[in-house]
Amino acid sequence: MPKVTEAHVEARRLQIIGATCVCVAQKGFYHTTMQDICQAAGLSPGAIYSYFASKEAIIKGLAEEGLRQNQAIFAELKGKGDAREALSQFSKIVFSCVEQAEAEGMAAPDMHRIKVGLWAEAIRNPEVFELFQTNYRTAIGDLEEIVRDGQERGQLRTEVDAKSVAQIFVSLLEGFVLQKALDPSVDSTRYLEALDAFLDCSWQKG
Amino acid sequence: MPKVTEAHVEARRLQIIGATCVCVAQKGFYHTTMQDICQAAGLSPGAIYSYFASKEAIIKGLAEEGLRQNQAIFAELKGKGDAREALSQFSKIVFSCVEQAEAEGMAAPDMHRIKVGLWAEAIRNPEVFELFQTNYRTAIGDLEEIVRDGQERGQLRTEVDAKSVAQIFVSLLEGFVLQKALDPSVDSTRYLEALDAFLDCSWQKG
DNA sequence: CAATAGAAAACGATCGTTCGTTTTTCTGAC
DNA sequence: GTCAGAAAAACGAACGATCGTTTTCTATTG
Repeated sequence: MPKVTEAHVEARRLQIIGATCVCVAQKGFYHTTMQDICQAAGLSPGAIYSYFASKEAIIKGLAEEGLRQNQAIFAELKGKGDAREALSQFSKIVFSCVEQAEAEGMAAPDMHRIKVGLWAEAIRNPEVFELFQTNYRTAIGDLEEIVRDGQERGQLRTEVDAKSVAQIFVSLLEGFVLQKALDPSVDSTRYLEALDAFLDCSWQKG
Repeated sequence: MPKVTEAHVEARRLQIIGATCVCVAQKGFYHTTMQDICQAAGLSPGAIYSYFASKEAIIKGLAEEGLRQNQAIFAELKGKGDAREALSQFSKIVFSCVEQAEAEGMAAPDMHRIKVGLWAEAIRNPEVFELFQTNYRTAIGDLEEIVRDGQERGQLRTEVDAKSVAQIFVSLLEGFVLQKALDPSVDSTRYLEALDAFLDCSWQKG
């Protein structure tokens, strides 16, 4: 088996990360053992350790993968020219993200539970912490830019400064994730519709 | 040392929980060992195990203590007769909660980090999960009641139903906690001022 | 003296990780 | 086309460390 393609390595890494996701959603990082991951991935410990240096490296890889998807969402949001349009579509993007996860065979609540677990991991693991910190800062920076544009063009209210609006934005997104994780009976569609209407009330000028 | 008062037992329990808070804020639940807790509390393993049956029992006790404080906040909020007043004071209550924690010698960011850790713990530990679930539901129920009153009295907009507004409320609160935990450089005062102004725009009728 | 809180050493279990072995796959000579 | 042979990937038993917990012993109080 000499010469393995780089694509194969990446596929294996994603396979391991995917298996870890399944375990973590059920048991959290603490209680998922390497054996759990091995079993879920259908690989032996030795195999896994040739793709990741340690359990923490897998967690970091999982975080990176999640943040990559997150950045893609914000890039899409930034692409919109019209600020008002971009912001009002915020909730729809969140929703499509959930749908996408479901389409990939991962239950949506699972995604939320994993995300909450990653937040907690970021608290202790400096590498994951930095990952999240830079991710948040760029995300808020992107949103801030959109909001400022909208304010300067007279599309959005100016009572609240752009950066704070961006932070509130993020709160509304992550708050939903948390609520859905801690209470799966929360109605996603209803929440997001309400969020949309709420944002209309808050931002549209006049 | 026979016959210890019940107050003494409760004091010891709080001492252990307090020590656990210090450790958990730094290392998360996973990586704080019983030895860490012993050292922080100045107690031996045997002593701790005569107040808590297990490490998980300590975590559950910590969660209960945190939620108790949370419920006190919402009770205070519910006490306000005027809905508009109650809601506009929302941010101030959050802020006073942070100040109170600092007054008790606990750094405010620590409180946020612990809370994030508890969210993750709730994902896996059924007892903690139920604790959070019932807490969230009653909190949202309380808020919903306040909002509905305000809407019926014509004080608040009716574009969004009361329950959804309550959920959005909670998102704004917990979203702040998360952002502060993942990025301590976030300006609490500025965020909460902005939140106040934002809520004014969103809810006040007319 | 009796009783119990607390200390401290030690235990069993388990976890992440390693490493020697086996299996698989590609290469190249015939 | 076939078949050794090499090289890498995967396996899986085993290891060392560590953690939560227990148990035994000590000190102190009424």
